[in-house]
Amino acid sequence: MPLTPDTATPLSNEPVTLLEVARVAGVSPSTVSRILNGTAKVAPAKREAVESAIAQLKFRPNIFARSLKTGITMTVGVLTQSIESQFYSRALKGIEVGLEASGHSPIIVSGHWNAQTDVASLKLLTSRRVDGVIILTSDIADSDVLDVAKQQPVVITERDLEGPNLRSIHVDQKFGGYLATRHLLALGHTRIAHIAGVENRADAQGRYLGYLEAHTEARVEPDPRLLVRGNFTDKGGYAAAQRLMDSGVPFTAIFCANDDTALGARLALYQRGIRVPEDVSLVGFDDMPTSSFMTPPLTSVRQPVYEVGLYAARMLLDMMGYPAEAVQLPPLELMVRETTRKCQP
Amino acid sequence: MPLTPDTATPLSNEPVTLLEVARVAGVSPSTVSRILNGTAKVAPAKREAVESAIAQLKFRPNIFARSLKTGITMTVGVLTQSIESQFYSRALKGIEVGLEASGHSPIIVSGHWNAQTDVASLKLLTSRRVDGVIILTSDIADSDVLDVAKQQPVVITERDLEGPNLRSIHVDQKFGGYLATRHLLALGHTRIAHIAGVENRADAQGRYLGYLEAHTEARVEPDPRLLVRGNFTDKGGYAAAQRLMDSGVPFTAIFCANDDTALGARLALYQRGIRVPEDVSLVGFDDMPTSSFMTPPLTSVRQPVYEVGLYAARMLLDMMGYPAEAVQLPPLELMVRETTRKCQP
DNA sequence: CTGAAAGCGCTAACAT
DNA sequence: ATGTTAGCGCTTTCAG
Repeated sequence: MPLTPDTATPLSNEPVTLLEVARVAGVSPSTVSRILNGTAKVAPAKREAVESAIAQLKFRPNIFARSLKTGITMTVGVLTQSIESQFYSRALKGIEVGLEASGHSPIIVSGHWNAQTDVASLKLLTSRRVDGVIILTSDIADSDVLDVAKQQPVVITERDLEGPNLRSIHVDQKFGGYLATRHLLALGHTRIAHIAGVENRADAQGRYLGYLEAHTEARVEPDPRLLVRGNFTDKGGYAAAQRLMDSGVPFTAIFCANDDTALGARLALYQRGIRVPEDVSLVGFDDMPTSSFMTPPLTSVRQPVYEVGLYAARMLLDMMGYPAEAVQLPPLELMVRETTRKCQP
Repeated sequence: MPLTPDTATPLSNEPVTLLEVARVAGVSPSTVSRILNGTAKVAPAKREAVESAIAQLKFRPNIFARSLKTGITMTVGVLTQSIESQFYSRALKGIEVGLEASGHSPIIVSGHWNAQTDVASLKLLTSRRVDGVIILTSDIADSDVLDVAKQQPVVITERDLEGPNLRSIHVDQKFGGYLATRHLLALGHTRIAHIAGVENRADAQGRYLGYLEAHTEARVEPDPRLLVRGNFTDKGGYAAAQRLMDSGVPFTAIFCANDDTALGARLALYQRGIRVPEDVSLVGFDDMPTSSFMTPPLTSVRQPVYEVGLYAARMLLDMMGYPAEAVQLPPLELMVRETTRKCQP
C-alpha cells in the first residue's frame, strides 16, 4: 500500500481564497459567500459541498476584503487611561465580555490623562475604522468628542454630554462621597479629613462635594485644614497623610478619594504608630478587589466598574444596531469592613 | 458680503479616497500612493500639491484596502491571561510601548488559563491576520504554538520552545525561589513554609524548586508539612495560611508563590493576631507596584514584567524584519523590605 | 519621475 | 435558489 502524502494539511503556504472553495465545491463564489454570511438560503447539497471544501482547504475568509467591501470592521475602539491601572482593566474586562456575543473585537489604546495624547490615540482608532468607540473617562474637549461621534457612535463615561451619535454613562460620584462621609458621621466622627483626588477632575470634585453635603446634612462644619490634595495614587495618599499628620490638626477619620490613596494613607499611619481603626477610621472609594484583603480590610464605596464596561459595550452595540440585552447598572454601595468604627473620644 | 459655507469641513460624510486626492492635486493615484508611503521620489511641486489636497480633503487612507493589497496589517496579536490581573497588565504596557515606534497596534485577547479557550482566542487573532503574535504564558500545547508559528512569527513567555518562526522569553523562576528562600535562611529561619502556586504550572514549580535548592544548599531539611497549595490569588493565600495555622505545625516564615498570595496570607495572620514580621516573616514574588504599600511593605522577588513585555515586542519586531533596538532583560532581584527579619527563637 | 492598468479577496446587485 | 459581474480603495508592476 503506497503512502500518500497527507493532503489534509496543505504544505504550500499560499492563502486559500473563497474562489478556490467555490471551485472545489463546484459552485459560484456568491453561493459560498451566502453560506458564510447566512445571507440567503442555499440547497442542502451545495451547502454540504461548500462546508466540506472549507474544512478540507482550511479556508479562512479574509476580513480585510470583507471590510473593504462592506465598510464594517467588526471592531470597536476603546480609549483607556493606562491599562496598568486595576481600575481600568476591570472596566476593560466588562467591555470585552459585553462585546463577546456580537463578535466584535475591542481595540484598546491608552491615553495618559492628557487631552492631547488622548486625541491622538482616538485618531489611531478611527484610522483603523472602528465601528464604534468607547471612551473611558478622558479630559479631551467636548468638541473633540462630538467630532469623533460624527464618524461613528461613541459612548463615554463620566461626562454629561449627549448627542445624535453619542451617549454617556455617569456614575453619581457625589452620592458616593456622601455615602462614605455619612457613614463616618454616623459613627460619631466630626473631625473627618479628606484626601482629595486630582484637581479639576469631575470624579474627584464630585466625591468632595458629597463629603461636603454629608457634613451639611449632619450640621457639622468641616475644618478646611482637614482637606488635603492627593492624586489618586498610593504614593500621593502616603504623602498627603504625612502632611496631614505633620500639620498637627486633630482628626479621627479620613475619607480617601480612592482605594489607592487609602492604601498609601494606611501605610503612613502605620509608620507613625497610629492604629486603624482604633485611632483613626479610614474609608476608600472604588472597592478594588484587593481592598478587601488590606489589613484590616478596607471600608470602601463600591463602584461598579466592571458593570460600567459591560453597560458601555451593550449601549454601543445598541447604537450600532445590534440587539443588545439591557443591563442594569448597580448603584454605588458602601462596603463596610474593618477600617471604620465608632469614634472614641 | 455674502456668507459662504465653511467648505473646510466637508459636510457630506462620503469618504474621501486616494483617487479624489489625486484628482484634486492633478496627479495620478500612483503618485499619491508613492508620497503616502515614501516609496519613490516625486517632484517637490507635485508633493506639495498632493499634501495640500490631503489636508484640504482631510483624507485618511483606508488601511483595509492597503492590507488587502499588501497582506500586511500592522497589527500584532497578544494573548494574555485576564487583562484584569495587575501582573499581565504591566506586561501589556511594556508591549504597547515596545510596539509604539514601529506603528503596530496590539490587539489583545484574553484566555482564561484554559488551553482550549486560549486556542480559540489565538484563532481569533490569526483570523484578524495579525503580522505577529505574542503569547503571555499559556497552557496551550506546544504543537498548537508551533502551528500558529507557521502563519506568522510568535514570541512566547515562560516556555522552553524554539522554532523557525518562534522565540521564547524565559525568566528564571527557580532562581527567584532560591533568592527568596536563601534570604529567609540567612536570617536564621529554618522552619519556612511555602504557599505554592497553581499545580502543574511551570512558574509555580520553578519557584518551589528554588525553595528546595536553597534548603539543600543550607543543609536544612524542609518539613514537607510546611508545603501548602495556593492558587496565585489573595483568596487562595488566605485559605492556605489558615490551613497552615490550623495544622499546628510550627513555622517562623512563609515564602509565598506570588504577592497576591502573600497579601491573603498576611490578612490571615493578622486576624489570628500573629504579627509580621515580629512573629512570622513573609516573602512574596513578582513585586507588584502595590506591594511596597502593604503594611508593612512586602519583601518580594522583583520580576521584570514590564521589561518582559517590552522585550517580547522588540523581539517580535525583529522577527518581522523591523529594526528593533535591543533591550536588556534585567535579572530577578530580591527587594528586601519590612516583612522579613531575623528569626527570634 | 510619472501614469495606466491590473488586481488583492470579498460582497451585492442584477439576472436567470 | 444560484450564477455573473462589477467594484470596495489601495498598491504595484510595467511602460514611457
